[in-house]
Amino acid sequence: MENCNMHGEKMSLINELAQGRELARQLQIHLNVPSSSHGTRESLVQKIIVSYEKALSMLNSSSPASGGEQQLPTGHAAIRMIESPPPSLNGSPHSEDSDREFKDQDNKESSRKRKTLPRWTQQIRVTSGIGLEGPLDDGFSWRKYGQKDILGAKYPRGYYRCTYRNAQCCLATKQVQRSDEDPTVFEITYRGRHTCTQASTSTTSAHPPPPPPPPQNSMDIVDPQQNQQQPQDLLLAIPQGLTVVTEGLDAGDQELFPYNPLNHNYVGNFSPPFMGPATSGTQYFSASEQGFGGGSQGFQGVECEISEILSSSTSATNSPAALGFPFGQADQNLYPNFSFDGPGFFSS
DNA sequence: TGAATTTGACCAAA
DNA sequence: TTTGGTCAAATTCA
Repeated sequence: MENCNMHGEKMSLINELAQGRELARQLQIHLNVPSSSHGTRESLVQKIIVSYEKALSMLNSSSPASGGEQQLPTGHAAIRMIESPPPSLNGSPHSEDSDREFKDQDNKESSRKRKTLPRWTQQIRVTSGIGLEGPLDDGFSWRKYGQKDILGAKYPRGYYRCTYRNAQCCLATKQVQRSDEDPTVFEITYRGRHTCTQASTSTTSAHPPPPPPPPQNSMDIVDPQQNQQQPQDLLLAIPQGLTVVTEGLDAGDQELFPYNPLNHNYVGNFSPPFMGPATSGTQYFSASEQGFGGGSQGFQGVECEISEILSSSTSATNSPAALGFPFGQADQNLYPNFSFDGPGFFSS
């Protein structure tokens, strides 16, 4: 857990700074777009300020004379995270998330706090009835820790976290919810990034640690083979030949971070959501087995190094594009979290 | 018998 | 006050 803590501090700070940079870039983009509203620009400026203030306060509180705890490395155990700024400040969800998360760890007692980690959502449509036998494996081991009825939703939402959460301090979690409108569509929201090694190793040597999937992309996996199966079954049966449709995700986030340069760096050609008009974004990727397995090593390497940062920083912003995910190229890594694991989710 | 899931309760955010 | 997210005891599964 120490790792987590130290990680947390560092990450928080990095996240804030990264976010600030990101916001500045966004602002830059907006400045070049005549159509961009004043309000939007102003909002960005505000966010930038808030972001930097947070970063500064982190530095002040952790590095000071106190001597010791550097927010950075090494660890010590729990250094208390700085309190997150008042929510009112708009804080970017994103940074708050990370902070919170780590804070939770520090004060484990407060683990029940609602987290808002970086997250990205994928919508998956399962139309086929493929092998029900095996749940689609995204390369990670997930453990269901809860299920809840969501207001306004017909179906309950399932909560999963990495099996290695404790063992490796992997904070990745995901939520799976079936669409009310279209039962064949499942919305999977991932949070945090996998930091565990076992997961990737165990499942597939080929699956490297996953970078957070492209945030804001929603995907539909459609099995060519049609099918009338029950959604639940479908879930379990997500096929190997998949067609993934990505669409813009969180509207809110998108607005703010329609485009995330960071991602670009890693993913060369993922098309950012903002490229298209609002709806534009739907993209179809072919995700066959191979697809997932592929591998962009280069990307992966980089990814590994920054993944953490990205996960938190981008996620918060959710700039999904960011990690772009090269689905097409198929990199499991890139798209690791793609699974429902689960028998548990709908089964009961 | 150990691991995973279920489910009601708790708690913090909104 | 409501709602979403997490915990943890009980239960089920392998």
